[in-house]
Amino acid sequence: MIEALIYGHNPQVRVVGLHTVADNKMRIYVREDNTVKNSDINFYPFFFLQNIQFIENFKRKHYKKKLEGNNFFQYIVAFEKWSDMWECVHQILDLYNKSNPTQATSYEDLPIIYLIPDQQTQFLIQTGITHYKNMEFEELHRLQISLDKLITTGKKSSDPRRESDKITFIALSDNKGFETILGKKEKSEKAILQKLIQIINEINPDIIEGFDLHNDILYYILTRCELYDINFTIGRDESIPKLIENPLQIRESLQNKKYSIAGRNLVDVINLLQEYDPYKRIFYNYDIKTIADYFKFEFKNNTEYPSDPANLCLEKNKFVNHISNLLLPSFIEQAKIFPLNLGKIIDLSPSQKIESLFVRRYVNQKYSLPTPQTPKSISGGYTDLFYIGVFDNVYYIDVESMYPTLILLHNLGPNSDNLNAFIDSLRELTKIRILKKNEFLENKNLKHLFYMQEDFKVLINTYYGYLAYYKGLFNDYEKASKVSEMGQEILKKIIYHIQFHNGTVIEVDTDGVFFVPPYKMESDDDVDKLIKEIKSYLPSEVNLILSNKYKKFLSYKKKNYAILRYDDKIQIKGSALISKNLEKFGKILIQKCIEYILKEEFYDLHLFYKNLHNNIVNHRWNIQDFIRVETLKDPIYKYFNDIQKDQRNRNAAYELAIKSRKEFSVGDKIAYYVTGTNANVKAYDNCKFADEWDPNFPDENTAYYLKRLEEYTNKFEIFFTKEDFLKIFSTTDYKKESFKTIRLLTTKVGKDISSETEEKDELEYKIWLSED
DNA sequence: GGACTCCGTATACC
DNA sequence: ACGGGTATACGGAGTCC
Repeated sequence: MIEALIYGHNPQVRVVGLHTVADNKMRIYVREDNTVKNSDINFYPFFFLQNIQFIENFKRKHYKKKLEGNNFFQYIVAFEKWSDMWECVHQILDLYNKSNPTQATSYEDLPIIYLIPDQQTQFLIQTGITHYKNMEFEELHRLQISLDKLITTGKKSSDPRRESDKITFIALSDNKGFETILGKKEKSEKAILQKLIQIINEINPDIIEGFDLHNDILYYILTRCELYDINFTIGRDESIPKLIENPLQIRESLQNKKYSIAGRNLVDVINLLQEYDPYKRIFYNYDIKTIADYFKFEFKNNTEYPSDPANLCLEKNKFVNHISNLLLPSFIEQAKIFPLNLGKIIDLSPSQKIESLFVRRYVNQKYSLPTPQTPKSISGGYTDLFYIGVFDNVYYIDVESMYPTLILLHNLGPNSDNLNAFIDSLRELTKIRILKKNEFLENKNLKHLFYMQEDFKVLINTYYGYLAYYKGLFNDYEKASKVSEMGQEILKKIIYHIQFHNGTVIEVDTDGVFFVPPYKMESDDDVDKLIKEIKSYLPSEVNLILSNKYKKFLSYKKKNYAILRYDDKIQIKGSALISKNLEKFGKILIQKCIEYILKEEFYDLHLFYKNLHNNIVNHRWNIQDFIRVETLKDPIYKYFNDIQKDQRNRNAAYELAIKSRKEFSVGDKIAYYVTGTNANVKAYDNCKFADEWDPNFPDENTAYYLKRLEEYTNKFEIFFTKEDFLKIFSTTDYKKESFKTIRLLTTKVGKDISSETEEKDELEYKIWLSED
């Protein structure tokens, strides 16, 4: 039962691919060592329906089933053919529009229907089949592909639509040691492409991998194939890749193409990296070198031909394989669970993934499905700041997976979930996560297990967000509020107990506390005892742990702080301190301020400031130091309309885009700087594109940038006495010795919880600290 | 011309 | 084209004195 909830109710193992063969048939490919066999399985396209009257007059063959329970969608309707299903939808649409003032234009507007628009997902939900069951990652046959292309002289990049551009080499490799470079023997681009088709079919991979696979590699190959009238038949049914009509738009870039290949799955390493959430900043531009460094991959130059493009191409494949070995196993593991193909496992949000589990169970149990509650805002986590300043010997303790723990502890699943899919699956996914985490802890060389348990952690944490997800079928705002309220109570209890023991709580956020232990309790052992003491007042399921200990902690504002670790590395958190929109000079200035303050090197800070100030005044800097880069989030016409209707302020990036009369679209980045002479100019009226700046005739607004400089340094005013602050951030020369007396200030900003809380009877404290 | 508030947008934390 | 709330920063517009 639980097994079926998590892994699906179908015993079929080792499925490595799917495609439809007819309106009601799905072909599945099953790998047995080196061979792949296929078989066809019927399926019946379906949707959920609220009221059966809507299909009373539908003529084509269909099956309807009254479902158990009292949830909103009372019926499931199934069809022989995909096309019949859509015909029925259109009939319902017409009927609905006749009796309803608000006109629906597609099934998505029909509140009385719940329909999954994707055949493979429907098939997997209905049959209970999932991919890759009983398979190890290594058993999958994965092919990597990279291109080397010719660029017409004078052009920025290669364009497959330009006839003078072309593919020069294609590197192919797989996870079983195969390696080849097409274009060495092949004399023409056409020959390369033909050979490519032949090899892919011979290898018959389950997965094709590449860096920028969809928008670059496949798009390029397909465009060139068109030129030569070649059919790029690499599907398992000898079909060509299909462009998916409505690919999920992934964050920043909106013109994403997405292909599918019959019977195989495609893995674009860029998508794997996008999913890799916490470190997104590092891969901001998906610069391949940055990523390689981060994942410790070294591009090897062929010693004979250091910059041989063919060899570089092969190296790129190795890079793809390297990233894939680290990040893909997590998604393969998830594909064993969720009724979704690999592409969807990678692209869909965690909320949509966990919902697919619930829906599968409800379909399987023939149980009525709820509809989302009307959106309502709920309370969130508790955040507070008690001190501003710099502190030594700071500990961070936090509750591991607090929200999921509370959900399980108090059974806070959705009210509508009569089959208990929410709680049951959360419990099981938690078990899987712990299992993977322990496996990793046993052998830390198995890095892929680290990423895997991180991804499962994200899935588990999603359960809370899902309760308040406005599109979640099983959302339950009341339960979501309950969870966060209980979380607040737990955090406040922790704070209370630290303060009660005269510890200094500096700042808290949701489930974690930064604090300085009480005087004379500063050893790790003592802190462990303190944690144990606090734990005795919390439910035993709530796992409060000592996460970290820091040499120094700079507290600035809520959610904004910096830490100095014991290895002397600095980490900065919070948009007020590290926002990526700042000019480069500002970013570096803030970093230096934090570094020098944490290390108490005030004279060096003074020198740094003086030097920077000087450089600005004398234009001794580069355009890169002071440009701002903004991404156009809205189409120009929308911006323009909003301005006309007074619904939005003017913005320099958009104004420049309009003034230039060039084509700009959503996702484009605009780099600009501010001109003029007055520090208070309106940026949108006084700006130029970055490439208009001429170092020989610098026309940036020095007064404006000096004002910016002042704004940045003012952030640090609160850490010093007035005199000290003015001395450090001045252009006057001072003697080094005079900085030795400077002391950092701390400011108390929040009231202790213990002083606010009235004495509670339960709070009787035993003295646990030994006398010595 | 400040000081102040309000608003929309952007970014970050957990 | 979509998990949530809590938070800060910034630019600009409007208001008051």
